[in-house]
Amino acid sequence: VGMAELFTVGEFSRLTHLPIKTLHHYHEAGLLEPAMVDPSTGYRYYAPGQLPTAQLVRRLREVRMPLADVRAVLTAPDRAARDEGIAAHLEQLRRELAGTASAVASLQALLIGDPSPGVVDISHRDAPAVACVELSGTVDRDEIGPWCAQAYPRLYRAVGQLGVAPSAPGGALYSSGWFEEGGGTVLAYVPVDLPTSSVVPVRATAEDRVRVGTLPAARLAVALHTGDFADLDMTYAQLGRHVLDRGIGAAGPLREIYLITPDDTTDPAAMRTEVCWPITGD
Amino acid sequence: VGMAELFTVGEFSRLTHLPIKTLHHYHEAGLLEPAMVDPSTGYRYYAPGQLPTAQLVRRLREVRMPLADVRAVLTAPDRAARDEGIAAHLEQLRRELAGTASAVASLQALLIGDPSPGVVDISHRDAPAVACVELSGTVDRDEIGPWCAQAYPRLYRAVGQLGVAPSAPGGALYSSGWFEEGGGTVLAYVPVDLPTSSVVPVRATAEDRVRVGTLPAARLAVALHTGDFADLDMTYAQLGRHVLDRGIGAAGPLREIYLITPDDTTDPAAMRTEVCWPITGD
DNA sequence: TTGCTCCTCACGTCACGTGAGGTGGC
DNA sequence: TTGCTCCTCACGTCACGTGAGGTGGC
Repeated sequence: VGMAELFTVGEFSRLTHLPIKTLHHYHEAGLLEPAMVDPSTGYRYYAPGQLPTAQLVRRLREVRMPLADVRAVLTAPDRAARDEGIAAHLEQLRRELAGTASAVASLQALLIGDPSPGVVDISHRDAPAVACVELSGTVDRDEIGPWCAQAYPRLYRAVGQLGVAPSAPGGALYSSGWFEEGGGTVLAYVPVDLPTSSVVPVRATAEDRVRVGTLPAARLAVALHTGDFADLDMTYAQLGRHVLDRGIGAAGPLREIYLITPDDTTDPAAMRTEVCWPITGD
Repeated sequence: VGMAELFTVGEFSRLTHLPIKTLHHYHEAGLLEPAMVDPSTGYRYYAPGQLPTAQLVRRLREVRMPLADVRAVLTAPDRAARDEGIAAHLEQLRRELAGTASAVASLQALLIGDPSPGVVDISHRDAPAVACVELSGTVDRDEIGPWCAQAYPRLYRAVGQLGVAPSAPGGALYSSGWFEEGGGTVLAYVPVDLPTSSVVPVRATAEDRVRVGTLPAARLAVALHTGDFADLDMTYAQLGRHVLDRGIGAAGPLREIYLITPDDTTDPAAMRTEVCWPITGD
């Protein structure tokens, strides 16, 4: 079992195109441990059989998979589990790239100066309490897209199972503090036509379970946002200024109502979202 | 000048969708400083006029522009300079996404198990010293693509100006240590037909200047790589094993020769690169 | 002896995020 | 007085990168 069978870090680095410092890091992180470490010198030696693993790690890192996930892939019990972990990450990457694409579009619109950045009409209205199916979760800012993508299908399926029809477009409540802290609790809901008497009592704050509940009444300042979600901040800025200038802001969650979503159209410009800011009772 | 004109961090956060902690960070980094800071409480207050700036910053960060570059955009002397900074970043982003796309393809090929990962033919040959135009630089691993993209056009232009023709395909020398340290000095070259006597003496190691020089002779083990650059490590692994197994490795830079490049074909599978490992004189 | 490759620490970087402990106005 | 929003500091995170100081075999 001569040294000819093993590679030094420098050799392994040239063979895999992974920098030595990165190999050190992967060793320390338990991701890619040398086949042998000389106990007296501390020299790392890698086996030829580790080359495919190193190549896989390099490719997974190139698509920005976190080290913890890479480790999970490497220690997957079987090939199916491994491929599933990779597929899940590629799906997330796909969404990330879609997000980048719309951010680029948004940036270019901001620069080219979308003729007039569109002054938004703002109206006030009283939203009554309404029965709904709802789903709440603790969600980070950058995971809100995927979270909604799984939440609304579940909600609409639940509506179907209740044997009723949605009574209005779906929406979501963003806990006050959601934007300030870059995430927090979100409540996605779909209003349904149920007499209030038949409403099942709200089961505490069970996360990740669809439940029947009552959307609280609120007085709201409402702006209609036209276009991609990436530009929602433009509408929030106008709506928020309107409310703050008049000193009519009230406590409570911000609310969005999804009138025309990516499920309804492939053209971002056709999307419509109502943005609602809680205000005092006038 | 009442408070009605200014926003607290919390308000500004909701208006811009930038988390408070991020606003703190941008303040500290001098990127987006509050219009006013209450000297007694330390409270930050933002002016309505800062909303467009904040929106721009948010969009630039969404496309992963480094904070230093964002700062440069914000302090650009005029609109042209600003737009140029943004355009440069978008171009870099485009290349990054292209890289990700080819990394995904490479990963999938690795998994689906590209029937046989192609055993590569390896030959030995003596490469004689040859006159060339050359350009050296200190380049990081992840900047090698863009660096080459500007290097070779300059080299071929220089060849034209010398009134000669390239005598062989262009290539590059990667200083020993380049892969081990994740970057270092690279020398891109294009061989030319000049009698050795007419060769202008090499002007030291002037970086970033095209110069006439002599490519050193070397004995090389050579493997022909077929396909995308993203898969070069597969060929390096086979070539390196061949050399290390036989104990014939010699000191000196690794060499790549670009036979068919993205400039010659749009099909990655048609690309051809010779990978050369220095070996002893047999 | 000189170079070369390897080693270990400790600290730096980038862009924030977390959390403790405390203040100030309604 | 209770909540709420705001503050500062110090430290954590992620995936390495930098650099000092030192070892070991040809």
